[in-house]
Amino acid sequence: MNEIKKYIAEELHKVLTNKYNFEMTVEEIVDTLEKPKDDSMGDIALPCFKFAKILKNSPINIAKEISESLEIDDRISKKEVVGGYINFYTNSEMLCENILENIIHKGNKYGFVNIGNGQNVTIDYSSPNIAKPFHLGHFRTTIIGRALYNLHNELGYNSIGINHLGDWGRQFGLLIVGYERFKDEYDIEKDPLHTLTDIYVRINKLAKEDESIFDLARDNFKKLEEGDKDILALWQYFKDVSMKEYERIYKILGCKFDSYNGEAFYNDKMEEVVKILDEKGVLVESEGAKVVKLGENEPPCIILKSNGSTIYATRDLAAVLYRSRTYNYAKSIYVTSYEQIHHFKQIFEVSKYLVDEKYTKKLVHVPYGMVRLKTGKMSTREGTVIYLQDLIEDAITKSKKIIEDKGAEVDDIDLLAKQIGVGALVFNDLKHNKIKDIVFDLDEVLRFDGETGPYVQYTYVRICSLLNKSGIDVNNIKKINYTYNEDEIKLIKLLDRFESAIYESAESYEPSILARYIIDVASSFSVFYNNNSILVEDNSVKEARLLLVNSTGIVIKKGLNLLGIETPIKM
RNA sequence: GUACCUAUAGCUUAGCUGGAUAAAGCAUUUGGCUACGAACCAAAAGACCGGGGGUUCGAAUCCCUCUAGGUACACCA
Repeated sequence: MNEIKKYIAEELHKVLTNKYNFEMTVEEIVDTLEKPKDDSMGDIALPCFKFAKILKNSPINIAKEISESLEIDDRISKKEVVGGYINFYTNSEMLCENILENIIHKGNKYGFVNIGNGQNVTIDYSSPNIAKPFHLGHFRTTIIGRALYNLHNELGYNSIGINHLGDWGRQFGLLIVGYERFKDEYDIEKDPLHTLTDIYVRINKLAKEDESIFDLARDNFKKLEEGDKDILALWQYFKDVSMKEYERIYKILGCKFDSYNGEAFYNDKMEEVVKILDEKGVLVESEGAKVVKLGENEPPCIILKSNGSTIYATRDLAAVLYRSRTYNYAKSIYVTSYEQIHHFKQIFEVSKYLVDEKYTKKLVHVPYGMVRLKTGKMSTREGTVIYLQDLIEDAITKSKKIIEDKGAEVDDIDLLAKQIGVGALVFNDLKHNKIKDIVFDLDEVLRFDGETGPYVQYTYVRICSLLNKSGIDVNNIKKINYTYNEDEIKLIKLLDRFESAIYESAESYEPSILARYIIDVASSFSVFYNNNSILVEDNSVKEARLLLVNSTGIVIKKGLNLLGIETPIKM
């Protein structure tokens, strides 16, 4: 479609230049061309309103004049002036054939566009704080981050997933105090993360009454920083049991990371940051702390606290420095909730003193909305936190029940229940604009009808079933003469937009664009499927339609996989 | 107090680089399985696009302002 658009723009360019002496580049005309609201109004439209003022004529007359002077070949079957628009109807027979041939030819490579040339893109996502269980809040960064990871690979970049673990900070000092005091009262191995959280909450409460506990905690963290063997071993233990739990969840979700370098990793790399900032003369003292001043009325970015120790901003700056050197990134993406917008604004600002402009320009913060409950914010203290493992279990249980009710015959019902249940959760999260807050509603999340993950998976299953029952190897179908009908043309044109859906989704860091596109494809396929029989038709019709079915399958499978959703072939 | 984000049908949302009649899903009412999988499809009904100004031939979309909700703003991460 893009080629045709360009062709029309070129022809329009000739008319505009020769007839009106109107200065407008071909690219500008391409941008002006739009898609009509309704398919019945053609495929490409030129609104003529903006010419009206300059040419001192009515848009309708201009549209007529341009249209009459325009000479176009048989790639366009019809052109029509409606209101102030010229509507172009593409020769759908030619177009459809080209689109389907392209998809079948590329197979599961369809959708790949090499923009990145193998350059590295780092994506910092998930990044839980160890010794705490995964809850709903971590789900979004994990799912959005993973989608961006896949999308950038699809654009020819080399994605590097970084799990910037929250494995450092004075809370570990406090946790160690609690652990040593209470460990005998718990069976930690049974459920390490919840137990450690309990211990942490308990010691925290106690510390508020007894100042000396904070002193012990500070002491522990100091020892940790200095590499005290016993303390370090405890910290490592917390980290190990945490990682074991996280890996279990990541495995269910299908997430992988290329690096787990978290905050602790930067422990010995912050000195250099301080040194560079100091040498550049931007590190100044303020209220006892060492800070970098930003704007006039902006609060400064704290680099060293008044007691001389580092802070999370220091670690994030060390990470920018490290990543620019290690990965020479073309983009460096951070996926966190919008609570951290201000923080990253500061980090990006200060990093100008640390790394070359080509790196600071490519720092991207991707903020997303928060998950809240109907009753308000999640709170550990009030016991209103929803843990991811519970939610996943609910989703799997429910999908298993539905599978059983429907009497599906599948080999591994547990695997299928996982694919569908988790797919529903992930899709539900990704189909909305990421910036909006989500009010968590278990019934809504576990809905399987309408615009949901299971709906799209179900569409894919029907496609597989058709291809399977046809007994024809689709790859052996030769070119066929067939005139596609309305349902088919609509679907084919939609399939043609796959690459641009991927591109827009990645470039705007908005997986929902791809998610909504996949819904459109599935919905359009369902209409076609309901209105047209396939397997009982004569060979030529059957083969033509199977080509379309197969192409749709390629797009849906690839699309869902990019979002991190599995595609079962039976359900 | 300052800055940023959000507001579209009963509910959940899409559309936001301005363009033709504001588009879906859920819920409601109705129709379609002796056709390839009904987790589907079709139809009906449902919207002063938060309020008010402005810019424009044209505004859900851009600007101003007000309202409501959220978030952040110095040693937590």
